Amino acid sequence: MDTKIERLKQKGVVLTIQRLAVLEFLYHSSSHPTAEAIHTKLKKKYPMLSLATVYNTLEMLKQAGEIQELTIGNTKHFDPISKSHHHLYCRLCKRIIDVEISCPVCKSGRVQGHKVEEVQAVFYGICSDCLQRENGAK
Amino acid sequence: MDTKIERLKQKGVVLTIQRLAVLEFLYHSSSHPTAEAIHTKLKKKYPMLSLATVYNTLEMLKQAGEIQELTIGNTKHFDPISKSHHHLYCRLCKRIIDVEISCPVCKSGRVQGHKVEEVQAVFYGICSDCLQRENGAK
DNA sequence: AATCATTTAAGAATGATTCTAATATAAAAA
DNA sequence: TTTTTATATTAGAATCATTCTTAAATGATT
Repeated sequence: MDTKIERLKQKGVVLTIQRLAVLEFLYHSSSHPTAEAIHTKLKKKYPMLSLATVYNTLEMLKQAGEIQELTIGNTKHFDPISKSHHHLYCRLCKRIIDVEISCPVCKSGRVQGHKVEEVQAVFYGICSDCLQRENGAK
Repeated sequence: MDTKIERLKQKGVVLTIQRLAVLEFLYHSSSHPTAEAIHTKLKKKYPMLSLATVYNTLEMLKQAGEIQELTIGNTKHFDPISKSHHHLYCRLCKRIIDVEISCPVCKSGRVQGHKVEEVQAVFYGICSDCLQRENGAK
């Protein structure tokens, strides 16, 4: 967390209360929240916080490489882990689960002569928990 | 194309003029069009065609496994190639380019105990053509 | 030909995100 | 410290893609 703040400072980013609040909330979150979800939670502590500011901050943090963005359906979700990894969306329990696989494209930043700057890989299916539940029920 | 139609028939899908038009248009397209783009083009030949029908048809074709859907930004694009592959979105020329890489998850349909039914992988970056143009300009 | 189910059209409704303009805050200069 | 300037925030309006709704049309079935 502190290193994230350090890096942002060095990039000349103004660290306002709003920005720090979003960054900290996301840092302690593991549920891949949407901008709206972040806004709803933070509003309890900062009633004046605007949804637009949350969106602006998330975009800024993404540009700075401190967070990851992933689109599920037509909604953006945010992930504090900046290290590149993939996700699985379970169509039964609706959870978004981190998936770490060895991806050559992610490592090299290249594929078939193209330069890759960002990777968004989402697997749609059924998570291991739900699979077990299904099998147990049979 | 004919085999696609055959498979759909066998699934009991009613092949209306609208559905065949969408399927055929997409089959001869290589630009990963949006629902709106498909609608705009087909309206010239079928002025009564509704955008909702295009959406419905695309959803049906996706469910039937005849086409692929991919989300770029907040817009869905459609791809006639049903065989699983990935895409690169070039932030300079804005093109969506097919990328074929050997992906173990796509092949096995499994990752870390989870069952994978669909894969949506989009690489964001700069395509080889634009890279060359950039280097040439230096 | 009559009945029933499915599909379509057109536009309204929705939901997520972005834009706008005024205000507030922070940084820089005097 | 005050003034100036630039940047960030707020609140709500606007936008855009997509989905929903309802009535009419079409296709399949009896």
